[in-house]
Amino acid sequence: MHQTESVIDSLRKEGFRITPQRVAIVNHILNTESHPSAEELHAAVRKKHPMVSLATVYKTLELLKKKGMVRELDFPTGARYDSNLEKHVNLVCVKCGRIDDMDESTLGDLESRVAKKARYSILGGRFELYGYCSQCQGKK
Amino acid sequence: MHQTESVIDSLRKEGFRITPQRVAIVNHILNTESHPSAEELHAAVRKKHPMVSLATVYKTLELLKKKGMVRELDFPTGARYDSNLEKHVNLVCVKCGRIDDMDESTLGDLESRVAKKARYSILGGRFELYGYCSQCQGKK
DNA sequence: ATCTATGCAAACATTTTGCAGGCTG
DNA sequence: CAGCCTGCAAAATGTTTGCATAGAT
Repeated sequence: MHQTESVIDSLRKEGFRITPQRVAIVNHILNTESHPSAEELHAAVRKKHPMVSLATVYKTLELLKKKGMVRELDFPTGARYDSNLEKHVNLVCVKCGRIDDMDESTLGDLESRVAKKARYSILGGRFELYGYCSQCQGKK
Repeated sequence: MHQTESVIDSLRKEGFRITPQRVAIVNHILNTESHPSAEELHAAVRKKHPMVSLATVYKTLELLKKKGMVRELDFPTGARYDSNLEKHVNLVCVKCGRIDDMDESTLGDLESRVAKKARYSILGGRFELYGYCSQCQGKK
């Protein structure tokens, strides 16, 4: 709830203007478990702040991405946005569409092993597994 | 070079028609190390077969995806296609854009650990790491 | 001869951009 | 009050679809 404050503060410190739109968007993306698309985020933000355009949502997401405050996940159905900045594994249910997270420890030392083997210096990663979640198993 | 034959054969056996376009597209995607976009694939195929439309490339890719012969990777810049069907890790160089593969063994038992923990039945996955490849390090 | 696959163009969906006016700092 | 930010609409991508015809079986 108040991590919104700290994100807003750091934007302010960098000289970006703090508008009601930005506050609303930041607040929503930080406080949702789901991984909303731009449209979904727009719709959600509009419930409280009808005066937010989709273009502004995109522009704000772009800003937050550059600042490393949200990450973009590209799916065949379009981009989704995620504020969980720690490395994690996304579990995507192909039946109901829910996306679950698992924390970083799940990955073990994968990153360092790969970096060494391939001689890459790693900046970030994306890990997804597709399947049926516990509730959707059996009802294919 | 002749895995093209076996893919074509299995399409033939399933009753799909074998057109020069399909052969050309299958041949290209199986015999490239790169992970081409639909446009790139179209351009490449056209060099030998000028009579191939982009729509046909998309339709053929759709067919091959359904048959499990290629996989689609969705990047912010658009979809890319990959014929390496074994599970593997994609290494994306953020500087020069090259995409390298690492084989499945890199993943260890990640999948089974996750499946157990989250009670998902896993169908497939996607693993990517972003960073600087060995040639691009230092020249940021 | 049959019926699928192709090619074209139009339709679509998503994301980006240009610009005039409004609001933050 | 200077200039960044917004909202609108138009534009730019990337992908899909409908339909008439060519072509594989």
